[in-house]
Amino acid sequence: MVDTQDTASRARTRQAIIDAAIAVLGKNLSAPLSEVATAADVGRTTLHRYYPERSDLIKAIKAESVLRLSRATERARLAEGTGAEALCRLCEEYFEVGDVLSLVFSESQFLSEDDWCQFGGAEDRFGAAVERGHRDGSVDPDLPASWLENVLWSQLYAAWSYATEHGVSRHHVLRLTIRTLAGAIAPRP
Amino acid sequence: MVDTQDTASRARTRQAIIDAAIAVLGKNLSAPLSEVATAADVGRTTLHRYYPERSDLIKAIKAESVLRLSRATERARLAEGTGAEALCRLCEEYFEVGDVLSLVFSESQFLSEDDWCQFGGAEDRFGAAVERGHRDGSVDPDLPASWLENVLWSQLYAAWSYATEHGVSRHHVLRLTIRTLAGAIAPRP
DNA sequence: CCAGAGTGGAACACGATTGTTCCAATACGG
DNA sequence: CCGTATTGGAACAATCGTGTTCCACTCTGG
Repeated sequence: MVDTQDTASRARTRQAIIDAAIAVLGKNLSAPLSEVATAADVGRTTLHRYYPERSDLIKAIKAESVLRLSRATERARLAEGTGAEALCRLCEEYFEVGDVLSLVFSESQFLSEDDWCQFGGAEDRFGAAVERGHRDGSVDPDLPASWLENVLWSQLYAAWSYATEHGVSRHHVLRLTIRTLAGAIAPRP
Repeated sequence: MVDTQDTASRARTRQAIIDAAIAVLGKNLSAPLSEVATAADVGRTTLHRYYPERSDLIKAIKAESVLRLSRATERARLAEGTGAEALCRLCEEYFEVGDVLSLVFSESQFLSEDDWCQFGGAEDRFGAAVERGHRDGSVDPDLPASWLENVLWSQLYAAWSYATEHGVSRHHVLRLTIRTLAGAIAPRP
């Protein structure tokens, strides 16, 4: 991207802004830019120097979010193992992207249809894993892929906020999440 | 409340404003008041006549939300049947409050700790139902009440947005939700 | 040491939202 | 039918977030 022309110093500042923006705007997408600047520990002037308009900043954190989610999807190796195992791995990996979860899930306005498509067929691979799960008996055939996608996201978001609000160990919360998800998708006995 | 002094006409207008506010602010808590007025089919002037400041309107929909949730909790009869049955009933009843779900869940700033407490021990009865479920074997003992509360809310919110966005029958979505929840809370085989 | 990169603060104009006032039009009850 | 209750619109000031400009300060590398 444009980062190519950034010196080391500018790259660090840019990253600090992006991280702060994901954290602050994840909690409230209409938070004033001054809050983002404060969180990033930079002046409002500097923020405007890197991202002239609010929409530029939004575009940037959108790109960053998609990037992190893509990498997480990659790491989950959705094509391996049973369908249920693949979904649990995906859950584990997505849990690691942290603040991005709030951004993508709670602000439903954030990622448009187009953004999701551009986020490169993760949806397809997800659907394929669910299909496989339906066939190999590890995923309840009554639950369609679109529903499970919904469940997974809400579960993740709930887990993340539970961890941050209750101040519980993330590792512990992740175990609870996997346990809950596994039970939710398993076929009826 | 103040409604005591309202004529029939004023009561109707007041209710229209509250309903519109829950719908509009549920999607975006920082939406301009003009949007609320439009949705309520009322002039902005009228809105200000009923609720002079934004904070007054917020307070009102907060009270209304707590009221609807309390009634729903009542209807769920948490003390009857197995723990799991009680939780599923609660899920069904909460699903009916609709737009309030977005308001309470997605805007985490909305209900403060104090508001929750004032919402009268629903938390306690919920905890009791979970406890009972742990003992009668209908709820996995590894899942604490606070976690299940989290799961229930996120599941409900996901279900509600799924229904409104995908344009699916609410009844169908509710069945999926109950099915998913039941699986999630059941003890491991 | 010095030039330039990088930064932060102050000040400004602009637009949007808020909250207020006043007045005319309409609906409703007695 | 008349008078009051209720409403909507227009116009206004005040506030807040945004985006811009300008200037002074602090680093850092040559």
